[in-house]
Amino acid sequence: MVEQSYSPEVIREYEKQWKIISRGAVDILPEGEFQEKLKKSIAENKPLRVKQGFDPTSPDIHLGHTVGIRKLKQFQELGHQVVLIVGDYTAMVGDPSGQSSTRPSLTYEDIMKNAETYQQQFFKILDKSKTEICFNGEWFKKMDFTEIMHLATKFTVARMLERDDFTKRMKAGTPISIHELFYPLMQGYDSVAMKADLELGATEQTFNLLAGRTIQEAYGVEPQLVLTLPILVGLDGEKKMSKSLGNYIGIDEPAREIFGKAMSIPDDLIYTYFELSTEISLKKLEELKAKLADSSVNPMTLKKELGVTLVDLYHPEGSGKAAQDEFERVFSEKKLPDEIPEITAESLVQMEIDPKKIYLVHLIAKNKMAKSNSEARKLIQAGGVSIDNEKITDPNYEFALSGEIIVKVGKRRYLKIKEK
RNA sequence: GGUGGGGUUCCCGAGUGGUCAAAGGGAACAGACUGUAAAUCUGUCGGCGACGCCUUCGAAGGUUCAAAUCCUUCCCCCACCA
Repeated sequence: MVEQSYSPEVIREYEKQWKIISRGAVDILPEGEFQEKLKKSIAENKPLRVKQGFDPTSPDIHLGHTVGIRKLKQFQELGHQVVLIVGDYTAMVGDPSGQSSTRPSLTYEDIMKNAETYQQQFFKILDKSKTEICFNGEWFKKMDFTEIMHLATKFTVARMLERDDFTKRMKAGTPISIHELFYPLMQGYDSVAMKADLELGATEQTFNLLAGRTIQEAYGVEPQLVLTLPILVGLDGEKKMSKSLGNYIGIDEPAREIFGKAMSIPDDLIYTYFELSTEISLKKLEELKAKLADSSVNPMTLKKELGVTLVDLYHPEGSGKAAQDEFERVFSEKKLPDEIPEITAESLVQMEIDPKKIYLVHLIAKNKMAKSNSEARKLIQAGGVSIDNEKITDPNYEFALSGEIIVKVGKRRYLKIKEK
């Protein structure tokens, strides 16, 4: 590639953009090409088309997804064109990336339902008016078999099997379905259809992203650049954040959930979460790093800051502080939360519970504070249940309702019962 | 297509006629400790108003007083060979 010379303004703007774009990025491939393209885009005032695809395989967007979405937002703020692909068709195939077994397939109906909520949630972060969004079913729906076979000629089995996840699965003897081999081809074809200049993805996506380049070239389109981002580790501090593992923070969750979950992460994730899932400045990140390193500040304090920051990103101003207050009241001071689900004697009757003779096991199970009567019984025996702060350990406990009582199950399930 | 090995409770994985609701580990949940962190220790971990009863070991049948374990058929997976 011929190095062009650019005006100082362009160079300055480029440097500014580069700093923002490369924050948190793992790889930018090929780097030289990227820098050149970015400069050119600035000089010619032609925004880059930045693409990322999301398969609506679960109903919620969580912090893990936001790592990419935030990066997209940065591009958007720098004036580039963000292109979102909702992978309705790719979702049916199931991305084999990072998988140790074939994903269960979802019905198209489920997928579309998820896609709906995805779209809403995307725009909690991105500017809708500046975002191009499309479903890849738009083009895949129309493909006939010859076209699909034609697409399949563009890639070899050997290259496909090079990838780590497949190699591992081959070795482990877990099955790989033919359709899974199509996933990278489909994702690559999305890039052809969208004429993407750049595609974002998590590091586990590297293969798919690079496959996109191959496919684009095969279709006579200029190959895209690739920017990879770290995989966000989940609340357990070990596995990647995912809905199915239950170690996630959903961006649609109530403030107190977001805050509480943030508080439950292991300490060494604090920095990562700030870096990848918030908007705090690079300078603040540096300060944070220093504080964590010299242990001058209790990590708990920083974690609370994280909680507040996260809540404020997805809820109205001030919600973060409120969530923190609530948290401190309930957990640090062991007082009652300010919102407790409430039922009355009347609703007890509807549940077929006699208010004059409440069988605690039923009360707990019927109010979904435990999965079954057995579980309720076990919780009681384990000392996890209290009424008005008094621990109840008799699994056959019965009582008559008088006035107002508060039942607590485990650490965080509360129920208030009133006579009327 | 042939041969051999498998499918066990959320996951991994023991169990080859009764002592099996099924070892062990992991996950999860609860308790203690704490910062709802980590680590650790303890308990629970199919359902049921419950020292008993009911349902579960790929599916359906069968043998037996008794089956996760034996037989038959079917479904699925893996390895090697072709």
